[in-house]
Amino acid sequence: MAACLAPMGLFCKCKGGKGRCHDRARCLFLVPLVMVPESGKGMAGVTIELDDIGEARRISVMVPAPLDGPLDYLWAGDMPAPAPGRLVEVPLGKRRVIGAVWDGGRYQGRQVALSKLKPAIRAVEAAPLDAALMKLVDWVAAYTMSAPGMILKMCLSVPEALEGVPVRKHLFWRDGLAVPDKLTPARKAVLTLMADGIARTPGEIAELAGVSAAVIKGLEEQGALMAELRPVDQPFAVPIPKAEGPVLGREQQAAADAIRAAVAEHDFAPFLLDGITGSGKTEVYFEGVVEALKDPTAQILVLLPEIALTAQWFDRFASRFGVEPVVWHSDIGQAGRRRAWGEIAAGRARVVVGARSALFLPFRNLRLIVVDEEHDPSYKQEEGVIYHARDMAVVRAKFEACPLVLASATPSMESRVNAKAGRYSELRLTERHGAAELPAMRVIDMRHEGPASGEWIAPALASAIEDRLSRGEQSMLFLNRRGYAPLTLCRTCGHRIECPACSAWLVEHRSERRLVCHHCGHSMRTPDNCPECDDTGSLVPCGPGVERLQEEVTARFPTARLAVMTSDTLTRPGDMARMVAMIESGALDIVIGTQIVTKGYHFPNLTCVGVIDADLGLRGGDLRAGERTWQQLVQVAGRAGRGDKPGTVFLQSYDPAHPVVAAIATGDGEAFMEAEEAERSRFRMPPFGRLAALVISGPDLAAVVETGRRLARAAPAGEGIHVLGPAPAPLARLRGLHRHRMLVQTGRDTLIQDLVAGWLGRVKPASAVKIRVDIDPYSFM
DNA sequence: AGCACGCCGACT
DNA sequence: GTCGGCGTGCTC
Repeated sequence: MAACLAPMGLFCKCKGGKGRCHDRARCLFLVPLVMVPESGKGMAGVTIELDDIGEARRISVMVPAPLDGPLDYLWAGDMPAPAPGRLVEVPLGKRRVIGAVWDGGRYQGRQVALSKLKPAIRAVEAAPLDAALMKLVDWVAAYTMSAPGMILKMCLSVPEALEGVPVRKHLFWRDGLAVPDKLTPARKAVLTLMADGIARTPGEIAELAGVSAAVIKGLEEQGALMAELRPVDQPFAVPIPKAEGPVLGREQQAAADAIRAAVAEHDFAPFLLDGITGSGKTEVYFEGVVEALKDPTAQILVLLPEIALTAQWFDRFASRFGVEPVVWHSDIGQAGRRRAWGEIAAGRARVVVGARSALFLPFRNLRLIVVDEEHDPSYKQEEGVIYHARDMAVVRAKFEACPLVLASATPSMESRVNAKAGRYSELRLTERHGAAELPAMRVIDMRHEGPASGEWIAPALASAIEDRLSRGEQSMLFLNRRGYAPLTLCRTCGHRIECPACSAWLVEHRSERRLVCHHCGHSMRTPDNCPECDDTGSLVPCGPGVERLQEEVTARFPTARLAVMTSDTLTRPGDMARMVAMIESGALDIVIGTQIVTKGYHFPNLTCVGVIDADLGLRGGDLRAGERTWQQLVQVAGRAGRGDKPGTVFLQSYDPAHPVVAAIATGDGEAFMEAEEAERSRFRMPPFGRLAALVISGPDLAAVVETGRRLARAAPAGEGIHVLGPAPAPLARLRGLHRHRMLVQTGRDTLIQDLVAGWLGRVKPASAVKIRVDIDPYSFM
């Protein structure tokens, strides 16, 4: 890499080399010198000092709390002071926490006198964090303007894993052990069972032999069974690539070769794997995994959006590598987390596939990172620490000196611009796999060929579904709206039923007879009378949700076998897999789904896709609305015609001339993104400029507005700096908090973090008002 | 983030 | 008179 690198495609102009980069906060070229903007708290400094007061030594410890930097503790006694990265337990206020020994840095600038330090409690057995991960923590904290302790917390998300290796007593029998003096029937049953020599826990023995715990205890005490402590967590099976990989097409082979070569190089090398849906991107990056696995200690991380972590993906992995990958996501359970974390930290877990939080796992020897569906907006974490996992993955790959593959059928603008500028190597796949052809596109102009009022399926789409039913093929209807109707309106007084805590309509969920807020979860029984005017029978549902669509499909096609797939209908683990299996086996004719169905599935007999409201994502002022809608529509369209039968995609639109809809219809995504890029460039929007949002929130509207005024008065000014707002956020009230937003836009060469830090330093928020910073925000006002 | 302290309303 | 609400401040 000859240029310096920053996330979001924001590269500074320095070429690295001997010159000092002016963009110290982001320039990864100066890796060892990564500095926190402004005050220079960073990696410099000495961690452990021998002091003249006895044997006590000072150590800096980063604790999982929102503090600016590490705190100092005493390390007393004979044990050598723990090295940076080592996990230690320390007192923090009234509690005890586990933190990591850190390199230097002073919390709030000054050093606390040695005599005032509290002693650390102990070193924790678990594997230490390595230098690359510590650098990542500092870097992400500086970039996102959040406390490094909170980033560290994401790395240490498994308290159970930090308490050393959990063990459990196992008992076994072998030749030569004592024979019990009284061979009762119960004892005989146990010894018969245990004659195979397999070690079992006392509980298992009791269960299998049908005896009580007392019998087993007795045998152990007599020396008839041997006890042994075994780790609770067993290592994961090692993936072994099949000798014969899949047959790759010419383009696939070239892409795979490039990735393999980079993996063998052991250096940072970012790739954009840009392949149309069905072109076999997964097989291509699997070849990179195969290459990396040649090193018996190498680890590989594959990031997927949460909803793309599917049985279908695991099956593909298993058929290439013989075993399931190690999985990491929000609900793998406590035991699963402990086992995965421990095995990853020990360097034994080889291939890990996970959602965005997997980025902060303590790998020992990371040799390849893949970010699949890199355009997916769910990589942006919007709560707590606000970060974009794709961008931070680029940073981690740089620190780990390993290749990175960003894969997508619809690359994000950031990655596209980076590839164009040569900062990423672009690998393109333009051919669909096997016999599959791209589906035909048909736009239905809802203004002229729409359905009757109260219906949502246009005649042209309805007859296409009818046709598929008669041919025994499948149809899918896509509507990204859960529930029955997004709005309930009183015909008498015009009242719209809103959430009491958010500025949002309550969505009717008819099957539950409730109105639900999709933002905070508030719900109420669907009232019979209008809550405002108390008129009876005057409430009417407005607009469609998937439940209402289901009603219409049932009425039109009463014999069709129908299923609705949303996060409401697929709640238990395995529900999704069962549903996918039903579609694959042909047990369903029509599937209605939200975005949950758009990810990566492959249904050969699905030949008709209907997008009920193609313009849905375009409403509301969002910088990336066009790009995102385009991506989503391409993904949905990609579900059709993946077998040898051609598919057709119907787009119902009220605005067929809209560039997004037109781009999908003509298949000219390139022209659309080109126009979008020109637009962003013209207005200096990311990735051609930098953007930060301030979210001002509090329970009292007047205090929020007042804080906004203060911010506006103290706003930074200068060449190329634009400040917008304050203005009510898109959801002006959320969970009872009023929210206003401000936006700063700067050129690419401005240190926007420093600018914002200085700005916040000049403003004191009103009582109970919080100001949160969102660097690289997704929603535009 | 937790956790305690502190200052104003309704209770055994 | 206390119990307890959550606003504010601190953590080596």
